[in-house]
Amino acid sequence: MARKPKYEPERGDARTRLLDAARDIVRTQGFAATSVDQLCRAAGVTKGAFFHHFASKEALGVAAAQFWSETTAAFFAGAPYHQHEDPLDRVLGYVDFRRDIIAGNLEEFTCLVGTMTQEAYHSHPAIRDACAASIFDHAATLEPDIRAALLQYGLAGQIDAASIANHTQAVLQGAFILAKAANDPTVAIDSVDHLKRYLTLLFQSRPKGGQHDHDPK
Amino acid sequence: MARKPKYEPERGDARTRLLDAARDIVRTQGFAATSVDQLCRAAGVTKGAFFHHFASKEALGVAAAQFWSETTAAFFAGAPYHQHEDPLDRVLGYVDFRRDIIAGNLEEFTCLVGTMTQEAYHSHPAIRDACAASIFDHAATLEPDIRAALLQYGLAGQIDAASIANHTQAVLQGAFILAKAANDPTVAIDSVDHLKRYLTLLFQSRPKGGQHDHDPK
DNA sequence: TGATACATACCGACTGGTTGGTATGTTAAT
DNA sequence: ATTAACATACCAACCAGTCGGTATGTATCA
Repeated sequence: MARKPKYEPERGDARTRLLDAARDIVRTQGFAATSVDQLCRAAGVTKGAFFHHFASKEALGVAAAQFWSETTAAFFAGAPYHQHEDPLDRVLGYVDFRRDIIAGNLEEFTCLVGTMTQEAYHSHPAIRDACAASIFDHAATLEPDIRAALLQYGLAGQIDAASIANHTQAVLQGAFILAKAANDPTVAIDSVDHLKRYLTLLFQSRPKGGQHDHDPK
Repeated sequence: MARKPKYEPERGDARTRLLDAARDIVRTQGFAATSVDQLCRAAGVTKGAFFHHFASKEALGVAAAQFWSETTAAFFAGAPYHQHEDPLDRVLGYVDFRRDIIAGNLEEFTCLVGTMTQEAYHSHPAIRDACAASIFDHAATLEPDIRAALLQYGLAGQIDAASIANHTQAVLQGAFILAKAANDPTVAIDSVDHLKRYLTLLFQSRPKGGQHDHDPK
């Protein structure tokens, strides 16, 4: 006679379920407006489970930012823009990719850590730092391609690759804010278009194959 | 015999004091994390005064966004960049001006309505709309100069002035987020520099004095 | 093999404090 | 005398966090 297990959802996934719920709810309501009870309800677990996995609500915020870092890193690592041979094509391909995923509901394509940063930067330094790591580590993944393109176009001495990488994230974060304010993704797409035009103009302004140390073949 | 007045702060300014407090506190903590009691304490008034002037906390959020619109509109109206004769100089002067006021503490130069938008866009449509009006009305003040510059450089048919105006706001909002995450205004300044370079490149790409209908003199 | 010991995962009632909001009283200007 | 502009007292709902307890997995040793 088969014994019915008491825990319907597989035991051991309460933490992940809470982090999934946090991603969805915090993106629509914000961190402060999201209660622990609400997260537990959405995750189908109890408060006991919550505080078993997270020492405090703030600790969940930190974990949610780290969870976001991990999942988005995997998502972008598998994106197609890496396959271009030319570095500039990879950079522009990234911008195109970001443009293409701006679709559907606001809470589906906007950024969790961008939202949390605004609420936590002063009151919850631990969350802020986790959000900063998520943003700037992602920006850092763009740096090699940007640096290679700058070198190829003879701009390496004048423009900082890291600064451009950060700027792409600033444009995206700002685009999300405008989209939320207007309640319309279109304005965000427009800004990403401007970002692409900036990069295009920037690399157009110098002839291709400028001074570069490494000569291919 | 002089009677000591019971109301030390001049009677009649409780509303303004609450809006000042909201501007300062919401910018550092966010809207949801700011309680009515905290606002009353900071403003030196009681809850009775609060709910006399505002029907709800949400109503205060709307009023704070409108208050922000009014004060910033006056601030930018008096800024020096309007005095340039050339439209493009006025546009670039605006960007320089925005760059120059990024200094000091984060809560002093970042944007109230950008912060509130993220928290309110889904849960408080009234606040979201007030924030949207603040952002896009400010962007609209840049449109005439941008439009004139586009016309002067023969770009009027290809690029939308309103879209560029909105993009400047997106860059600024995103720059603020990065500055908060990094806890350092420098990254924001870097992004504004990229914005200026974008506009410079954009208007460099076409010869000055392109087709324009209105002939001076 | 199975009993003991312990760790991990989770439950749900409970608590002290805080929340937004209300009801009513008081002051002062018109 | 009326009304706007406050203050005071209060409330029900909700908040993050605690706690005693249960179910399940695992390591150890006889």
